[in-house]
Amino acid sequence: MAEVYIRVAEEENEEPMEIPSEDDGTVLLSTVSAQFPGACGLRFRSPVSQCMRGVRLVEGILHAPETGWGNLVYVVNYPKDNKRKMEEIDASSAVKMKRGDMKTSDLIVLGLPWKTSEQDLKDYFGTFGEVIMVQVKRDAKTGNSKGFGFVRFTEYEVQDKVVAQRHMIDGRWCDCKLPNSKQGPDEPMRCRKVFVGRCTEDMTTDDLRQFFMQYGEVTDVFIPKPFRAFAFVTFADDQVAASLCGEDLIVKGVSVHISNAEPKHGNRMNDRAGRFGNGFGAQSFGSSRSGLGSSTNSNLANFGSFSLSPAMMAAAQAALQSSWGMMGMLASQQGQTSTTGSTSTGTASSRDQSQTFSTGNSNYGTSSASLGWGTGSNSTTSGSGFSTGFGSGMESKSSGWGM
DNA sequence: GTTGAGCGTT
Repeated sequence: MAEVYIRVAEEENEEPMEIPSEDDGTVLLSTVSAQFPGACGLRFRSPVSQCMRGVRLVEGILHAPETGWGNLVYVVNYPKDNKRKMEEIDASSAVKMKRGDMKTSDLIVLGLPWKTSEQDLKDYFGTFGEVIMVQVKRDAKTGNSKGFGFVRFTEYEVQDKVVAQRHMIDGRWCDCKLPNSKQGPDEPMRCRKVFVGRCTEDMTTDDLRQFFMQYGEVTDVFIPKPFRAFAFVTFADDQVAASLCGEDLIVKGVSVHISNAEPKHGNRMNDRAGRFGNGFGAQSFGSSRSGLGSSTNSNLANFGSFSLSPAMMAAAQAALQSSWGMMGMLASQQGQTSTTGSTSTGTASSRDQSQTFSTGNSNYGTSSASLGWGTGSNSTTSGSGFSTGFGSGMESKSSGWGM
Protein backbone atom coordinates (compact mmCIF):
# COMPACT_ATOMS: atom_id res chain seq x y z
CA MET A 1 0.00 0.00 0.00
CA ALA A 2 1.33 3.33 -1.00
CA GLU A 3 2.27 5.53 1.85
CA VAL A 4 -0.05 8.40 2.52
CA TYR A 5 1.10 11.63 4.03
CA ILE A 6 -0.82 14.38 5.69
CA ARG A 7 0.35 17.94 5.85
CA VAL A 8 1.06 19.34 9.27
CA ALA A 9 2.31 22.74 10.32
CA GLU A 10 2.89 24.71 13.47
CA GLU A 11 0.61 27.47 12.29
CA GLU A 12 -1.94 27.74 9.57
CA ASN A 13 0.16 29.67 7.17
CA GLU A 14 3.48 28.12 7.82
CA GLU A 15 5.13 25.65 5.58
CA PRO A 16 3.69 22.23 6.29
CA MET A 17 5.63 19.06 6.83
CA GLU A 18 4.38 15.79 5.46
CA ILE A 19 3.69 13.20 8.11
CA PRO A 20 3.05 9.56 7.28
CA SER A 21 -0.21 7.88 8.15
CA GLU A 22 -0.70 4.30 9.19
CA ASP A 23 -2.00 1.55 6.96
CA ASP A 24 -5.49 1.96 8.32
CA GLY A 25 -5.54 5.63 7.45
CA THR A 26 -5.04 6.90 10.97
CA VAL A 27 -2.11 8.97 12.11
CA LEU A 28 -0.34 8.27 15.35
CA LEU A 29 0.04 11.18 17.69
CA SER A 30 3.49 9.87 18.38
CA THR A 31 4.34 10.35 14.74
CA VAL A 32 3.25 13.94 14.97
CA SER A 33 5.06 14.59 18.21
CA ALA A 34 8.18 13.06 16.75
CA GLN A 35 8.30 16.03 14.41
CA PHE A 36 6.61 18.51 16.71
CA PRO A 37 7.77 17.67 20.22
CA GLY A 38 5.11 18.32 22.80
CA ALA A 39 2.24 18.13 20.35
CA CYS A 40 -0.96 16.83 21.87
CA GLY A 41 -3.32 16.92 18.92
CA LEU A 42 -4.23 18.41 15.57
CA ARG A 43 -6.80 20.84 14.30
CA PHE A 44 -7.75 22.10 10.89
CA ARG A 45 -9.89 24.73 9.29
CA SER A 46 -13.06 23.20 7.97
CA PRO A 47 -13.58 24.14 4.35
CA VAL A 48 -17.29 24.04 5.06
CA SER A 49 -17.70 26.00 8.25
CA GLN A 50 -14.46 27.95 8.03
CA CYS A 51 -14.01 27.16 11.69
CA MET A 52 -11.13 25.40 13.24
CA ARG A 53 -11.96 21.81 14.01
CA GLY A 54 -10.25 19.35 16.25
CA VAL A 55 -9.08 16.07 14.87
CA ARG A 56 -10.50 13.13 16.76
CA LEU A 57 -7.93 11.62 19.04
CA VAL A 58 -8.52 8.29 20.68
CA GLU A 59 -5.85 6.48 22.59
CA GLY A 60 -3.05 8.28 20.89
CA ILE A 61 -4.50 7.67 17.45
CA LEU A 62 -5.65 10.52 15.25
CA HIS A 63 -8.61 9.74 13.06
CA ALA A 64 -9.23 11.42 9.73
CA PRO A 65 -12.29 13.61 9.30
CA GLU A 66 -15.22 12.00 7.51
CA THR A 67 -13.96 13.18 4.19
CA GLY A 68 -10.53 11.81 4.74
CA TRP A 69 -7.35 13.72 5.43
CA GLY A 70 -7.43 15.36 2.04
CA ASN A 71 -4.98 18.04 1.19
CA LEU A 72 -5.71 20.25 4.15
CA VAL A 73 -3.00 21.60 6.34
CA TYR A 74 -3.37 20.36 9.88
CA VAL A 75 -2.17 22.55 12.67
CA VAL A 76 -0.42 21.21 15.72
CA ASN A 77 -2.01 21.63 19.11
CA TYR A 78 0.10 22.07 22.17
CA PRO A 79 -1.01 21.81 25.74
CA LYS A 80 -2.10 25.16 27.01
CA ASP A 81 0.82 27.49 27.48
CA ASN A 82 3.28 25.02 26.18
CA LYS A 83 3.03 26.52 22.77
CA ARG A 84 6.54 26.84 21.72
CA LYS A 85 8.07 26.61 18.39
CA MET A 86 11.51 25.51 17.69
CA GLU A 87 12.67 29.07 17.32
CA GLU A 88 11.33 29.94 20.71
CA ILE A 89 13.01 27.00 22.24
CA ASP A 90 16.22 28.18 20.69
CA ALA A 91 15.66 31.63 22.03
CA SER A 92 14.87 30.43 25.49
CA SER A 93 17.84 28.20 25.49
CA ALA A 94 20.04 31.24 25.47
CA VAL A 95 19.43 31.11 29.17
CA LYS A 96 20.90 27.69 29.34
CA MET A 97 23.75 28.82 27.20
CA LYS A 98 24.76 31.29 29.82
CA ARG A 99 24.72 28.56 32.34
CA GLY A 100 26.90 26.46 30.14
CA ASP A 101 24.31 23.80 29.75
CA MET A 102 24.30 23.75 26.03
CA LYS A 103 27.02 21.25 25.45
CA THR A 104 25.98 17.92 24.18
CA SER A 105 26.62 14.90 26.27
CA ASP A 106 26.50 11.20 25.76
CA LEU A 107 23.03 9.81 25.84
CA ILE A 108 22.27 6.37 27.08
CA VAL A 109 20.12 4.32 24.74
CA LEU A 110 18.05 1.83 26.67
CA GLY A 111 16.18 -1.15 25.39
CA LEU A 112 18.25 -2.01 22.36
CA PRO A 113 17.66 -5.29 20.64
CA TRP A 114 20.46 -7.70 21.25
CA LYS A 115 21.31 -7.71 17.61
CA THR A 116 21.70 -3.98 17.20
CA SER A 117 25.21 -3.01 16.22
CA GLU A 118 27.01 0.27 16.44
CA GLN A 119 26.59 0.69 12.73
CA ASP A 120 22.85 0.25 13.18
CA LEU A 121 22.87 2.93 15.84
CA LYS A 122 24.86 5.24 13.69
CA ASP A 123 22.55 4.71 10.75
CA TYR A 124 19.49 5.30 12.85
CA PHE A 125 20.62 8.31 14.83
CA GLY A 126 22.34 9.77 11.82
CA THR A 127 18.90 10.63 10.52
CA PHE A 128 18.54 13.16 13.33
CA GLY A 129 21.82 14.92 12.89
CA GLU A 130 25.52 14.48 12.93
CA VAL A 131 26.57 11.69 15.24
CA ILE A 132 29.99 11.84 16.79
CA MET A 133 29.95 8.70 18.87
CA VAL A 134 28.00 5.51 19.23
CA GLN A 135 28.63 2.56 21.47
CA VAL A 136 26.89 -0.69 22.15
CA LYS A 137 27.79 -2.07 25.52
CA ARG A 138 28.69 -5.71 25.42
CA ASP A 139 29.61 -8.45 27.78
CA ALA A 140 33.36 -8.63 27.79
CA LYS A 141 33.47 -12.40 27.61
CA THR A 142 30.64 -13.32 25.34
CA GLY A 143 30.49 -10.19 23.27
CA ASN A 144 26.74 -10.16 23.64
CA SER A 145 25.07 -6.82 23.71
CA LYS A 146 23.89 -5.73 27.11
CA GLY A 147 20.90 -4.12 25.50
CA PHE A 148 22.00 -0.57 25.93
CA GLY A 149 24.44 1.80 24.38
CA PHE A 150 25.43 5.40 24.05
CA VAL A 151 25.20 8.03 21.41
CA ARG A 152 26.45 11.56 21.14
CA PHE A 153 25.49 14.27 18.71
CA THR A 154 27.24 17.38 17.56
CA GLU A 155 24.26 19.62 17.97
CA TYR A 156 22.59 20.20 21.27
CA GLU A 157 19.38 20.85 19.44
CA VAL A 158 19.49 17.40 17.99
CA GLN A 159 20.17 15.88 21.38
CA ASP A 160 17.18 17.72 22.76
CA LYS A 161 14.99 16.30 20.09
CA VAL A 162 16.31 12.80 20.48
CA VAL A 163 15.70 12.65 24.22
CA ALA A 164 12.23 14.03 23.69
CA GLN A 165 10.94 11.02 21.83
CA ARG A 166 11.04 7.29 21.74
CA HIS A 167 12.88 5.42 19.11
CA MET A 168 12.04 2.34 17.12
CA ILE A 169 15.35 0.66 16.58
CA ASP A 170 15.50 -2.70 14.87
CA GLY A 171 11.97 -3.43 15.92
CA ARG A 172 12.04 -2.34 19.53
CA TRP A 173 11.11 0.84 21.28
CA CYS A 174 14.12 2.41 22.89
CA ASP A 175 14.58 5.40 25.14
CA CYS A 176 17.38 7.91 25.09
CA LYS A 177 18.17 9.68 28.31
CA LEU A 178 20.87 11.55 30.02
CA PRO A 179 22.86 8.87 31.79
CA ASN A 180 22.90 8.88 35.56
CA SER A 181 26.50 9.90 35.52
CA LYS A 182 25.57 13.04 33.66
CA GLN A 183 22.72 14.27 35.74
CA GLY A 184 24.91 16.98 36.99
CA PRO A 185 25.15 17.84 40.64
CA ASP A 186 24.54 21.37 39.50
CA GLU A 187 20.99 20.54 38.69
CA PRO A 188 19.87 18.18 41.36
CA MET A 189 16.72 16.51 40.36
CA ARG A 190 14.12 18.36 42.21
CA CYS A 191 10.82 16.75 42.76
CA ARG A 192 9.74 16.58 39.19
CA LYS A 193 8.37 13.12 39.55
CA VAL A 194 5.06 12.14 41.00
CA PHE A 195 3.72 8.84 42.14
CA VAL A 196 0.42 7.86 40.57
CA GLY A 197 -1.47 5.42 42.71
CA ARG A 198 -4.60 3.38 41.97
CA CYS A 199 -3.75 2.98 38.32
CA THR A 200 -5.68 0.41 36.40
CA GLU A 201 -4.16 -2.09 34.11
CA ASP A 202 -5.56 -0.54 30.98
CA MET A 203 -3.61 2.66 31.46
CA THR A 204 -0.72 2.74 29.09
CA THR A 205 2.29 4.98 29.27
CA ASP A 206 0.85 6.85 26.33
CA ASP A 207 -2.43 7.36 28.13
CA LEU A 208 -0.66 8.80 31.11
CA ARG A 209 1.56 10.99 29.01
CA GLN A 210 -1.39 12.29 27.07
CA PHE A 211 -3.27 12.97 30.23
CA PHE A 212 -0.55 14.62 32.23
CA MET A 213 0.84 16.76 29.46
CA GLN A 214 -2.03 19.14 30.06
CA TYR A 215 -0.30 20.25 33.24
CA GLY A 216 3.10 20.71 31.73
CA GLU A 217 5.78 19.02 29.73
CA VAL A 218 6.07 15.36 30.63
CA THR A 219 9.57 14.00 30.39
CA ASP A 220 9.00 10.45 31.52
CA VAL A 221 6.31 7.95 32.31
CA PHE A 222 7.08 4.73 34.04
CA ILE A 223 4.71 1.85 34.58
CA PRO A 224 6.19 -1.10 36.40
CA LYS A 225 5.51 -4.46 34.96
CA PRO A 226 3.90 -6.73 35.77
CA PHE A 227 0.94 -4.65 36.75
CA ARG A 228 1.25 -3.10 40.18
CA ALA A 229 -1.44 -0.42 40.14
CA PHE A 230 0.86 2.55 40.22
CA ALA A 231 3.03 4.57 37.91
CA PHE A 232 5.47 7.43 37.90
CA VAL A 233 5.19 10.55 35.85
CA THR A 234 8.04 13.02 35.56
CA PHE A 235 7.57 16.61 34.51
CA ALA A 236 10.07 19.06 33.17
CA ASP A 237 9.02 21.50 35.82
CA ASP A 238 9.08 20.64 39.48
CA GLN A 239 6.37 23.15 40.24
CA VAL A 240 3.99 21.25 38.06
CA ALA A 241 4.79 18.08 39.93
CA ALA A 242 4.40 19.82 43.25
CA SER A 243 1.08 21.30 42.27
CA LEU A 244 -0.37 17.89 41.59
CA CYS A 245 0.69 16.21 44.78
CA GLY A 246 -2.24 15.31 46.95
CA GLU A 247 -4.71 15.48 44.11
CA ASP A 248 -7.10 12.82 42.98
CA LEU A 249 -7.38 12.96 39.22
CA ILE A 250 -9.64 11.16 36.85
CA VAL A 251 -7.76 9.18 34.24
CA LYS A 252 -9.81 7.06 31.91
CA GLY A 253 -12.69 7.35 34.29
CA VAL A 254 -10.64 6.14 37.21
CA SER A 255 -9.62 8.20 40.18
CA VAL A 256 -5.90 8.02 40.62
CA HIS A 257 -4.04 9.50 43.51
CA ILE A 258 -1.02 11.69 43.06
CA SER A 259 1.70 11.92 45.61
CA ASN A 260 5.35 12.67 45.63
CA ALA A 261 7.69 10.02 44.37
CA GLU A 262 10.01 8.68 46.95
CA PRO A 263 13.60 8.35 45.97
CA LYS A 264 14.24 5.11 44.27
CA HIS A 265 16.03 2.55 46.32
CA GLY A 266 19.65 2.52 45.38
CA ASN A 267 19.38 5.97 44.00
CA ARG A 268 22.81 7.41 44.13
CA MET A 269 21.80 10.95 43.81
CA ASN A 270 22.13 13.20 46.72
CA ASP A 271 18.63 14.20 47.30
CA ARG A 272 18.74 17.66 48.48
CA ALA A 273 15.22 18.17 47.45
CA GLY A 274 13.58 17.97 50.77
CA ARG A 275 10.66 15.73 51.35
CA PHE A 276 7.30 17.18 51.90
CA GLY A 277 5.83 16.85 55.28
CA ASN A 278 2.30 16.96 54.10
CA GLY A 279 0.64 15.92 50.96
CA PHE A 280 0.61 19.31 49.39
CA GLY A 281 4.12 20.04 48.61
CA ALA A 282 4.65 23.65 47.92
CA GLN A 283 8.35 23.64 48.08
CA SER A 284 10.73 26.11 46.65
CA PHE A 285 8.37 28.27 44.75
CA GLY A 286 9.88 30.97 42.72
CA SER A 287 13.09 29.24 41.97
CA SER A 288 12.21 26.81 39.35
CA ARG A 289 14.42 26.57 36.42
CA SER A 290 13.90 23.22 35.00
CA GLY A 291 17.23 22.14 33.85
CA LEU A 292 16.86 19.37 31.38
CA GLY A 293 14.81 19.67 28.32
CA SER A 294 13.04 22.78 27.46
CA SER A 295 11.60 24.44 30.42
CA THR A 296 7.97 25.07 30.33
CA ASN A 297 6.53 27.60 32.58
CA SER A 298 3.05 26.53 32.42
CA ASN A 299 -0.17 27.43 33.89
CA LEU A 300 0.72 27.97 37.47
CA ALA A 301 1.04 31.67 37.35
CA ASN A 302 -2.56 32.43 37.93
CA PHE A 303 -3.12 29.92 40.59
CA GLY A 304 -2.35 30.55 44.15
CA SER A 305 -1.59 27.71 46.45
CA PHE A 306 -5.19 27.71 47.46
CA SER A 307 -8.48 28.05 45.77
CA LEU A 308 -8.41 26.46 42.40
CA SER A 309 -5.44 24.40 41.50
CA PRO A 310 -4.64 23.59 37.92
CA ALA A 311 -5.16 20.01 38.84
CA MET A 312 -8.74 20.63 39.72
CA MET A 313 -9.31 22.61 36.59
CA ALA A 314 -7.86 19.97 34.45
CA ALA A 315 -9.67 17.16 36.14
CA ALA A 316 -12.93 18.85 35.37
CA GLN A 317 -11.81 19.53 31.88
CA ALA A 318 -10.76 15.99 31.45
CA ALA A 319 -14.04 14.69 32.68
CA LEU A 320 -15.82 16.79 30.13
CA GLN A 321 -13.63 16.02 27.24
CA SER A 322 -12.92 12.45 27.84
CA SER A 323 -14.46 9.87 25.67
CA TRP A 324 -13.39 7.34 28.16
CA GLY A 325 -16.35 6.38 30.16
CA MET A 326 -16.39 4.45 33.31
CA MET A 327 -16.36 1.27 31.45
CA GLY A 328 -13.05 -0.25 31.14
CA MET A 329 -11.67 -0.15 27.73
CA LEU A 330 -9.24 -2.71 26.80
CA ALA A 331 -6.00 -1.13 26.21
CA SER A 332 -3.37 -1.78 23.78
CA GLN A 333 -0.31 -2.27 25.74
CA GLN A 334 1.90 0.27 24.25
CA GLY A 335 4.51 -0.09 26.83
CA GLN A 336 7.84 -1.56 26.21
CA THR A 337 8.56 -4.62 28.00
CA SER A 338 12.13 -5.27 27.54
CA THR A 339 12.24 -8.38 29.50
CA THR A 340 15.82 -8.38 30.29
CA GLY A 341 14.68 -10.50 33.11
CA SER A 342 17.64 -12.27 34.47
CA THR A 343 20.26 -10.23 32.78
CA SER A 344 20.49 -7.59 35.39
CA THR A 345 23.75 -8.50 36.93
CA GLY A 346 25.58 -11.01 34.98
CA THR A 347 24.07 -14.33 34.21
CA ALA A 348 22.93 -14.06 30.69
CA SER A 349 22.43 -17.33 29.06
CA SER A 350 19.02 -17.60 27.57
CA ARG A 351 17.98 -14.05 27.19
CA ASP A 352 14.64 -13.19 25.91
CA GLN A 353 13.73 -9.88 24.50
CA SER A 354 10.14 -9.27 24.00
CA GLN A 355 8.28 -6.10 23.66
CA THR A 356 4.64 -5.53 23.18
CA PHE A 357 3.38 -2.54 21.41
CA SER A 358 0.29 -1.61 19.60
CA THR A 359 0.44 -0.77 16.00
CA GLY A 360 -2.40 -0.12 13.72
CA ASN A 361 -5.19 -1.19 15.89
CA SER A 362 -8.64 -0.32 14.92
CA ASN A 363 -10.52 1.18 17.77
CA TYR A 364 -13.45 2.37 15.88
CA GLY A 365 -16.97 1.99 16.96
CA THR A 366 -17.35 5.35 18.55
CA SER A 367 -18.83 8.41 17.11
CA SER A 368 -18.04 10.46 20.11
CA ALA A 369 -16.32 13.71 20.24
CA SER A 370 -12.94 13.06 21.50
CA LEU A 371 -10.14 15.48 21.57
CA GLY A 372 -6.72 15.74 22.89
CA TRP A 373 -6.43 16.52 26.50
CA GLY A 374 -6.09 19.92 27.76
CA THR A 375 -6.22 21.98 24.69
CA GLY A 376 -9.01 24.19 25.62
CA SER A 377 -8.88 25.84 22.27
CA ASN A 378 -10.05 22.85 20.36
CA SER A 379 -13.55 22.32 19.49
CA THR A 380 -15.32 19.67 17.66
CA THR A 381 -17.97 21.49 15.87
CA SER A 382 -19.42 18.55 14.18
CA GLY A 383 -22.22 18.51 16.65
CA SER A 384 -21.74 15.01 17.73
CA GLY A 385 -22.80 14.25 21.20
CA PHE A 386 -21.27 11.75 23.43
CA SER A 387 -21.68 8.27 22.44
CA THR A 388 -20.63 5.57 24.68
CA GLY A 389 -20.75 2.66 22.42
CA PHE A 390 -17.40 1.12 22.63
CA GLY A 391 -17.22 -2.16 21.02
CA SER A 392 -13.65 -2.81 21.60
CA GLY A 393 -13.13 -6.42 21.65
CA MET A 394 -9.57 -6.05 20.81
CA GLU A 395 -7.10 -8.36 22.01
CA SER A 396 -4.74 -6.71 24.30
CA LYS A 397 -1.49 -7.50 25.78
CA SER A 398 -0.80 -11.03 25.18
CA SER A 399 2.15 -12.23 27.04
CA GLY A 400 4.94 -10.08 28.10
CA TRP A 401 7.32 -12.07 30.15
CA GLY A 402 7.41 -15.54 31.10
CA MET A 403 8.54 -17.48 28.21
C1' DG B 1 -2.45 -4.97 44.72
C1' DT B 2 -0.27 3.01 46.39
C1' DT B 3 7.05 3.72 45.44
C1' DG B 4 10.49 2.34 39.47
C1' DA B 5 15.29 -1.81 35.34
C1' DG B 6 18.76 -1.85 32.76
C1' DC B 7 23.85 3.31 33.36
C1' DG B 8 29.61 3.41 30.47
C1' DT B 9 36.28 -2.23 31.94
C1' DT B 10 37.82 3.85 28.43
